[in-house]
Amino acid sequence: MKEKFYISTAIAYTSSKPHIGNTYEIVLADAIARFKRLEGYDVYFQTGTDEHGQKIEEKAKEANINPQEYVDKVALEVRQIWDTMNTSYDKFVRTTNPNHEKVVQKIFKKLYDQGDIYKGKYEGLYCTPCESFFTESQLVDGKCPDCGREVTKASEEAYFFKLSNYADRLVEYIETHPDFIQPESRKNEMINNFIKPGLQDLCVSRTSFSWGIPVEFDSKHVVYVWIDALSNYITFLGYDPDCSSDKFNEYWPCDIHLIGKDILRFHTIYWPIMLMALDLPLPKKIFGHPWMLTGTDKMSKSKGNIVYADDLVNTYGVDAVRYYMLHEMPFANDGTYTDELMVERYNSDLANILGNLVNRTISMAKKYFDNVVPEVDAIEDIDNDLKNVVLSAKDNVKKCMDELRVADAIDAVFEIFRRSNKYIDETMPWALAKEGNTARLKTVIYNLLESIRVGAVLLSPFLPDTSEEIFKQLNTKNNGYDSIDNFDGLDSDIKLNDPSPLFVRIDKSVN
RNA sequence: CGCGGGAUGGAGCAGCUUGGUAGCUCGUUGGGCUCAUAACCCAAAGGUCGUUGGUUCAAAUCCAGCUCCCGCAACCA
Repeated sequence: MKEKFYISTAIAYTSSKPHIGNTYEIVLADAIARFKRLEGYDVYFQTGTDEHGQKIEEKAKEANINPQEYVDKVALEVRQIWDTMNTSYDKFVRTTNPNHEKVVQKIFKKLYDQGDIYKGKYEGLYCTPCESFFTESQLVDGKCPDCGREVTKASEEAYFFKLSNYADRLVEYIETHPDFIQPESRKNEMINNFIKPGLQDLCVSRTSFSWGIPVEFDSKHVVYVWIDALSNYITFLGYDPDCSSDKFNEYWPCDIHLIGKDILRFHTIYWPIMLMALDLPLPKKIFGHPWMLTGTDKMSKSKGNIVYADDLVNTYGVDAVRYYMLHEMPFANDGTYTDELMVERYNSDLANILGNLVNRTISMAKKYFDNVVPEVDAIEDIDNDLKNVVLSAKDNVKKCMDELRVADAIDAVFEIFRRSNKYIDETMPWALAKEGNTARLKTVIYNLLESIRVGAVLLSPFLPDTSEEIFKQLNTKNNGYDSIDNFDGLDSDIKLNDPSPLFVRIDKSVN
């Protein structure tokens, strides 16, 4: 029986097309999910879209279509980008799904019935033209941040979630589960800033707009984002307050909620408390990843610096963009995207180190052995270091991935390719050919081909297409995780396919 | 005194928990090689590790002050 592994991304808000910062998250999740599958886990990978709320209602109005049509359009765009990025999600969920809506209503009712949710008044600063509430800290110069006009104190009837009931239990859980909030620096931020000063009750319904899930027993209210959006992680698995599905029981609790650092608070405070109130186990890990910026700025429409993943894919290809996202993002600090760096990474890592290695190796196999994988015939001491590097890569990659250090994991894979290039210089196959040392030449070429095969196996979670293309050129199907424990996974006498460049170098002057 | 993170050769980062020759990738310079996508391999130059002070035989690493940058600051997806 395979061990299960449930990973989720945050659901994307369907107010507009996601940029590369949003896209980074799904790619990161995909790399983790693919690696876990490679390791043999029964992986369930869920992503999707958050489709309710005032902003969407407004956007739809602007576009002169109804909200459902609007979110249908954006959800499709989101899904297309996810697919363009070659992400292997198992389920794409949408919060306008009728069953989700029904279960959210049940959850809301249950929490109300057991006294966790109560009816009260929401007080805040209200901008009448914008029809929205703001907090003190959101105001710009004491005025509405959207339109710059005066705001007035106002209140509306609303339902509240009594978070304070669960604060002690939450702190205890966080303290006794050091891996729960990652990176760890965020943990203190949450405890010191929010929990310790005392949790305010959370407003969980709205009456100021209608594009949301109606509160079953009080129809002028709609369920506000938290209970609606967060519960996607359980509703689509088949959670039901009355009778949950087998699938839910099998996969919950989630192993990793992958989210942006901006919504860490919702996932480390509100969500666990909701689950406690529902008497469900808490997720094992919440990882708040850093942001991908363009240049030094946060991406925003007003700055005009938004970059979309699908545009980059058109220019550089999907695996190059995946490589950039996965390799250039630090573990805890924000990363940046620039075209210059993209081209540099593409040329030096993908084209030179990896692509050229595969190309020169297979070219030699073609030239010297007519494309046939030679047999190992004459081992020398110098081969051992290559083998050690290649065989230890698996453990190194696993170690990095267990800590979610994806960039380091990729480096660990590339160690294989770097070492292999060096091995070519050390052994000088062309010299062996010239002096007629066929036995040794066979061994050297075999070692190189096998090193590349091992590298391709470990590369598959990160650059799936490239990995597949390497296997195609090697003409082997032996690509399992177990196949790289020994240095003999490539059968001799296989007829290789002709070499063809994996990544064609980009002329820097173009950019 | 709101909370937290960061400041390391030209660029981007690691090292700091458990003090002890400052490491990696890119770039630069010189050399080697010619199987390969002007790719590959080797070597060198380049850092008083933000600043001041303290602890110590010894500090990038521990402690205190200061400067600059950044995130969060509660209902904003």
